[in-house]
Amino acid sequence: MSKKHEDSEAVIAPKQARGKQTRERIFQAAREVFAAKGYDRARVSDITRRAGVSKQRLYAYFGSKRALYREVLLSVYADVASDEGLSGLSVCDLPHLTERIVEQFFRIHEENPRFWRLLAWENLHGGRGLASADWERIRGSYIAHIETLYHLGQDRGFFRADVDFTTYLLILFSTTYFCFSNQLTISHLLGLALDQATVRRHIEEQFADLMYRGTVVHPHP
Amino acid sequence: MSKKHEDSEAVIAPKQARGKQTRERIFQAAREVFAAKGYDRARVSDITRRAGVSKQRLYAYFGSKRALYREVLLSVYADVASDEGLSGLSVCDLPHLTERIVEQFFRIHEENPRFWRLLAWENLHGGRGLASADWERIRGSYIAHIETLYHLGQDRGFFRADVDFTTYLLILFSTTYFCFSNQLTISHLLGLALDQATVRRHIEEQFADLMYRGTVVHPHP
Amino acid sequence: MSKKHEDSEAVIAPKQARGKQTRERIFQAAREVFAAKGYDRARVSDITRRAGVSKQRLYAYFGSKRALYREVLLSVYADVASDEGLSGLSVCDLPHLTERIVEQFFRIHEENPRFWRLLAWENLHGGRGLASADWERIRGSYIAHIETLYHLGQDRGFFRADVDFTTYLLILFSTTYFCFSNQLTISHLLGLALDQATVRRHIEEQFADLMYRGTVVHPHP
Amino acid sequence: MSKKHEDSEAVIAPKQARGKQTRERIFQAAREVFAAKGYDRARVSDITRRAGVSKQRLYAYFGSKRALYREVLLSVYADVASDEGLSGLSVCDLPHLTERIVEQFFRIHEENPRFWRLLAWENLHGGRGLASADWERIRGSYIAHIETLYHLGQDRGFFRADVDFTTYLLILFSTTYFCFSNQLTISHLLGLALDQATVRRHIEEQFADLMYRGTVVHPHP
DNA sequence: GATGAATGAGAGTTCATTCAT
DNA sequence: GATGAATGAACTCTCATTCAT
Repeated sequence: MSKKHEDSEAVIAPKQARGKQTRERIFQAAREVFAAKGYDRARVSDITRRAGVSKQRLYAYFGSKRALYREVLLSVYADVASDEGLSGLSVCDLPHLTERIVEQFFRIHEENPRFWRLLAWENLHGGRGLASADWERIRGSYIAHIETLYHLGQDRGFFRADVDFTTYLLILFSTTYFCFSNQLTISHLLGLALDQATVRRHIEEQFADLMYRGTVVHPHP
Repeated sequence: MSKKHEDSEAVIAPKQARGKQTRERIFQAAREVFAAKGYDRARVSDITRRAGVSKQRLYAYFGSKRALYREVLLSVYADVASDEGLSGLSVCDLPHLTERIVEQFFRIHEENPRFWRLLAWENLHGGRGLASADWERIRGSYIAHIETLYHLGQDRGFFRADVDFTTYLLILFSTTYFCFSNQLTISHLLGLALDQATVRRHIEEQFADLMYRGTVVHPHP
Repeated sequence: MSKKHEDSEAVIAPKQARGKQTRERIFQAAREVFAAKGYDRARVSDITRRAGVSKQRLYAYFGSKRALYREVLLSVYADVASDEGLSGLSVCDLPHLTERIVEQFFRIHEENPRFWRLLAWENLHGGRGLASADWERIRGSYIAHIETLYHLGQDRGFFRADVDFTTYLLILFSTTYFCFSNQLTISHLLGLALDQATVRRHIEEQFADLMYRGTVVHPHP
Repeated sequence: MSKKHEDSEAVIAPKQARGKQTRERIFQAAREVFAAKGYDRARVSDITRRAGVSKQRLYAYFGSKRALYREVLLSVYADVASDEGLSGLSVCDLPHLTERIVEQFFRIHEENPRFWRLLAWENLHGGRGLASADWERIRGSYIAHIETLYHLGQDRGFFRADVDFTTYLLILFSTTYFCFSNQLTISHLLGLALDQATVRRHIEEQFADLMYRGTVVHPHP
């Protein structure tokens, strides 16, 4: 990383069980702390204290605060990207695809409460956390799968041909994300208690329906 | 953060013309710097250097970095809340209300590029930036106005009666917001260049249309 | 220096008398500490404590430990390079030039006890302290002057034509330098108390004489 | 430096063959690393990595970084002190003694490139590296031998009676030492590439000649 | 009203050294 | 005999903030 000392102590991988445990404890603590405070406000000592180890262990196993952050980001993204609920969708789901996806997205956010936070921090900071090679690894999996289904749906007349897949996905992404990321401001502005699951369920249903039928009263406009 | 002297030197308001100018210069610099870097990465010296004044002026007029940030937040919110494009919508717009609102939301984000950042920041920090009295002042104006229009629209058959206004607005909020707040991650994941206005125009049209008609091909409604 | 923060606080020059004094105090302290301990063992806090200021002042005025070291090096070299005893030598001194130079070199080392130490540290560390532009500025002055005299001396028959100036100067450099730089080891190996001025005076005379006439008993070899 | 447990675990000598090998590998690695980087920049982990052993072995066999350094120092000195080229000089060499010694000194420095570094380091640190008992062991051998030869040379008219042996030796020491110790600064100041053997050969010849005949043209001795 | 000078607390990081196996 | 795991103290450097003029 830095070239001050040509052969400074490199990042090492733990070889014994005890070391692996320690590394994992640091990693879990980092997930919590980074999600809670973001990169800048997270203190290395916050992480090590929570993990119950000395700072040096963090540096031995991860090299730097930044590198640790990168690893945390990758892992959280990977958790989401490898979600089986999404890759499990099939042709059978085509008639209710939107409903299913919204359902899964909501579930994913609920199960990974750190996800939106890390995304938000990353966007605020200009995305310096990941290299473009990292993005390659993350992207692929489920998005391509859904895209295939969507195009199939268009062919079979389930979806309008004039709506891009990216637009479609973008709406699903944004609405579900927003319900978590902007919970606070929304509760102030609209008085909507998005932190309660039942409220979210209601929204979820209306979302899917809106996406399906649109806002206008059919069929007479 | 540090509480050495709780109120050692109260914040003062400039009384002379020169002072008002200085205060304003600091304030404008702060808007730029906070929006560009976020609270944590913004340095007090970045702001004063950009404003061309000494740090002491900042502390004299605003008290602390945090307090200055709060003032910036309020002002950006106020700019948005008092936007005339939204409060200018009328009954005539009912047939294309969704289209108009999306249009205005996109414009507001484009004209206030700091807005989403400040919102994101606020949500990540649990909304400690503003007091609830501040929220009162912000909310009021345009939301109530749109709500009235929407209900009118429902009565007149322009909108479905079974879709809550909050859900409706939530979707419009989230999609437009997301296009800015998650530009970076989206460009990596979907390869969508949301930083270009023409791309956003395309999305905007499809959004409005989707909201209007829904995703499905309606052979028989 | 580092590009982490595009506009991090740059090195500033003190503008008021008080600031100039502080900068000077830090600088003098740095001369002492660097000479005594070398770059690596010198602690920034050693320097600031000795100067009676906070660390931040050092960074405000010099930017980094390394930059301060560089400035110290340059100043000590410059002190020596601008020595008037050497540049004051003239054609009149030609008959006893060697004697004069040795005399001046000894005096310079005595008056600048930090000189050899900094030279030694610098050589041990591979000379990373100065950029080649710095060396340009140091070299010029007195060496060129002596060289001119030497060549004049060769023309007029005071010096042998077959001895290079560089060799000549090298011997004068090395012998005088060594008496200071290796005082300690020499006192152990040869039992010579080179820390005493009278001992050095004796050596000095014999040096000049040796250089003048050589080691052999003339004229019969 | 740290004195937690004054002698918690005494230095041990390896008893098995494998242990001796390990100790030797550490020692050789230490010679390289200390010579290349100096005491301060040398990292214990540099040494153990190069030796291919764990740090604990180093501490078991040598006690501390400092103690290991001392042992390295002693060994390099011993190598030089026991040099056979010098103790092999005899009465036959008297007519060209200076030439021979200079030759040997240059060779010794070339064969022991760490020597000057260790000397320099020792002098800079006020000789805390070695105890006076250590010095006893080092000095003896070759210096006394050369001294005898020199005095014999004076008696037989090969050397001037008015030049002390210490002065004589000092010049030979210093010039040869300097060519290595100050290579870097000299190359910058005089543009002399002392790192090249051919350049050193040229200097060597002129040195010996200068010592022999002196600098002046002797029209009338 | 305005500035330059100054600082204390704390940031990330490194290193010689010891412990447990 | 040998290793990987672990640490505490110290390092260079930064930042929001206050003092003196």
